[in-house]
Amino acid sequence: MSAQKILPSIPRSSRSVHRAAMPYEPVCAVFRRYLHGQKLKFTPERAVILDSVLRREGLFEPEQIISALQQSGHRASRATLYRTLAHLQDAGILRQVFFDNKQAYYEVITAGRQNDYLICVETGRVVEFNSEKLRALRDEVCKAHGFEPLSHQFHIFGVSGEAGKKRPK
Amino acid sequence: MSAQKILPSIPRSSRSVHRAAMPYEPVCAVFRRYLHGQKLKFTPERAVILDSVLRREGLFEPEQIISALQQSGHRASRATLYRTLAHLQDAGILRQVFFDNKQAYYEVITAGRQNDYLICVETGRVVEFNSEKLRALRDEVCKAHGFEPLSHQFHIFGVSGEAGKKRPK
DNA sequence: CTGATTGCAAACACTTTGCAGCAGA
DNA sequence: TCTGCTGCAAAGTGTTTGCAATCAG
Repeated sequence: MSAQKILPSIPRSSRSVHRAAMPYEPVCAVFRRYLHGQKLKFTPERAVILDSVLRREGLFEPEQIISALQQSGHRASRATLYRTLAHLQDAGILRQVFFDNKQAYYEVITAGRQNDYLICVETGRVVEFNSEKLRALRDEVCKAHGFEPLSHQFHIFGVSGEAGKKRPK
Repeated sequence: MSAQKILPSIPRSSRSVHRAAMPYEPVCAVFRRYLHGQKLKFTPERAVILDSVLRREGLFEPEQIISALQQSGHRASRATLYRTLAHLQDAGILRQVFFDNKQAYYEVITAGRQNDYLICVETGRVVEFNSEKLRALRDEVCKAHGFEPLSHQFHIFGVSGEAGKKRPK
């Protein structure tokens, strides 16, 4: 609704500071405050979507939210879901982690979490990790190029040990 | 055509070894050899698309190839372009760098190039960089998790110096 | 009250696919 | 000759948008 699209894959949240204001505030309150600040309304649909989003572990797809809502008897249209996901990004609650050529993948922003992933191309297993060195390296590279870092994505594609052993060649 | 889709954003080329066989062989010959090995044909359309692809600098979008072909008087349908891009990936000549929710972005694989990017969220400027430290860090992380690294993506989002100065706040 | 929100369906944009005719090897 | 290839147009898919009715504040 507000953050302009400049380049692909840029998380809206990289430019948001709503969460930063009160890190330990319940997420729902953060959202209400964000909405209020934007003169938007806290509707039942938005509440239900936020609730469902917060129940996800790690990466999720929009479709997962839709089916979760259906199962719990709640309903919200796809249109509302997408509109709400955009607001949640602007509010600094969600980020888009990446896209494939079909859809977007999201995750809830958690303090201290970096979206650094090890992805096994054999099994599809995803391991999330944190690296202080990586952050340092990122800042170093930015400094060298006169950039102020906001966020990053680091995805390593490889073969996990178990999958490697099973590998044909 | 061959590489199966396991997880989003995984470059087909991460599993390809066609390029590795003869690193200094002209790319066109690599492609011909790949096609021959797969019992596929080297057609004028594929030749023209490969040529156009090799003229790109850095990232490009499929549509850029289409318009480049039109301008040079050559023609190839979108369908053929997409089919050829897939073959070029399987041949280890191209990789998909990333997607936004609309389209894919590609780049020619160059020896020694890492797809590490600094992306300015204000101006859209993209700076490509290489970091030996990053590769070392990658390998270290993989080792710690029992992974064998194949490739990676590292995208830093930030504000470039010039844009930063112009920033409203 | 009044402007924001919702659901629906249509619109979108990129990509894929079925098919009939064409053409490398 | 015999597969594989091409272009076209239609189909696909996730996401966005226009609109009239509805609702939160």
